[in-house]
Amino acid sequence: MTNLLPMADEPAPERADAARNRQAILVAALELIRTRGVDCVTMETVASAAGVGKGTLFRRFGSREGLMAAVLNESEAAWQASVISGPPPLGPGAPPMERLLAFGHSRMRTNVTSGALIKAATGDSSARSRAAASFAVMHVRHLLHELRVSGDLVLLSIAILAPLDIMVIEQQQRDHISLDRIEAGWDDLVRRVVGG
Amino acid sequence: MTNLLPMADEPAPERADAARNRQAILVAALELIRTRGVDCVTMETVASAAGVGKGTLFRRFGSREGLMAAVLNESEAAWQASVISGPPPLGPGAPPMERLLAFGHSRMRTNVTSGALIKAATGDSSARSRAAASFAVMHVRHLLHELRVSGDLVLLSIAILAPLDIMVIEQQQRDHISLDRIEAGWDDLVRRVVGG
DNA sequence: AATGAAAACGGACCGCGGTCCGTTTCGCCT
DNA sequence: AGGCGAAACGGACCGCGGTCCGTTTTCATT
Repeated sequence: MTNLLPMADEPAPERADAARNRQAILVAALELIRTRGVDCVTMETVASAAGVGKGTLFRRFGSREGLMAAVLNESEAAWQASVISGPPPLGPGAPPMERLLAFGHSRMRTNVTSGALIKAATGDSSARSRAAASFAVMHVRHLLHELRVSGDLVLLSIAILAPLDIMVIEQQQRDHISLDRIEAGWDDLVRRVVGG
Repeated sequence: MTNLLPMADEPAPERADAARNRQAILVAALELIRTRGVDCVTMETVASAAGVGKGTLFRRFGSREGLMAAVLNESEAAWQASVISGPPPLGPGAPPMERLLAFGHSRMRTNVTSGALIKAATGDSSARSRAAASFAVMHVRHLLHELRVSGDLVLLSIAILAPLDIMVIEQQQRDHISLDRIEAGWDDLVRRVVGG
């Protein structure tokens, strides 16, 4: 007999070799990205560096985009943790407005810093962008609520977050707009949206 | 003797065969896109449909993205014309606020309609997105100025335009948010930014 | 320990975007 | 006209993302 407690639907009883390979792939990918830069890392390179076949990469991660998303996830999770339970003003404990501004600044700088990886992980319908965006919207919506903002908070959150997108930021940088100015502009936007 | 009036730096004295081929390519590409959909149009297909070699495509347009941008440009130019000199409320003649709202609605619907082509034409550092975005920012900035909005108008324009981006819109549609709701949310955003 | 089926593996294979370079065409100038 | 340098052409070629399917590994059961 198996499975004394057939708990709900456990997503995936992953086989041992699969787990081992997955870890090896992620480690190899991270290292290669660090040394060569995202754009110079090919799936075949990662595969041979991890000591697996190319097919395995695609089996586990679906696409190059998926692999990059998995790599990105590790740092992203840490960032989300610091938003949820880190020190103020990013984490809880500061007034909502300060938290909101800190959140935007942090998100913006993070986007710039790991822009290449984020772009490599963000495609047309990437599962990654759904999850990441969802978290950000959730958080901003919550802060707007605490600030007693009224209206369609989900849409306002999306509107507030949109200018922080890497593509948008990079476009502005190409036009010689400094990060500080972008940041100040975003603060202004937020104050207008929140009102008062 | 040539060139009696050596006007500034004319960009490119294009050769006759080059012009002919360029036209043939654009026509063929447009037709193929219409019938098969953007994603099923390969460079080789376009080349043979236009009766030229693949190398010619890349010579004239630099990349697939560039070709798509050129195709998109034709409709985009028409749209820009209707903004600049078409009937109100999109064109001149209506009060600035009405024009601004009409502009956003029109841009949003256009983005949704030709989303696939826009995405195919918009890459990491596409010349296209620079030009198109530049026009939009210019126009919104102008309207904000007429509305007596104070602040960093360029950044405010960018912030207002960001939520209209196809990627953002499609993300919301995936989350089952209707276009009407998105539109209403955007109107709300604009009113908050403009103030009063 | 033996066994058998499900799951994972891996590398040959494909299609497409993009490059390269020898060949062809154009159009200016005598 | 016809010759000449520059520009455009075109298709063979390359690298990479992604797929496919025959082979190997794992692990639950006996």
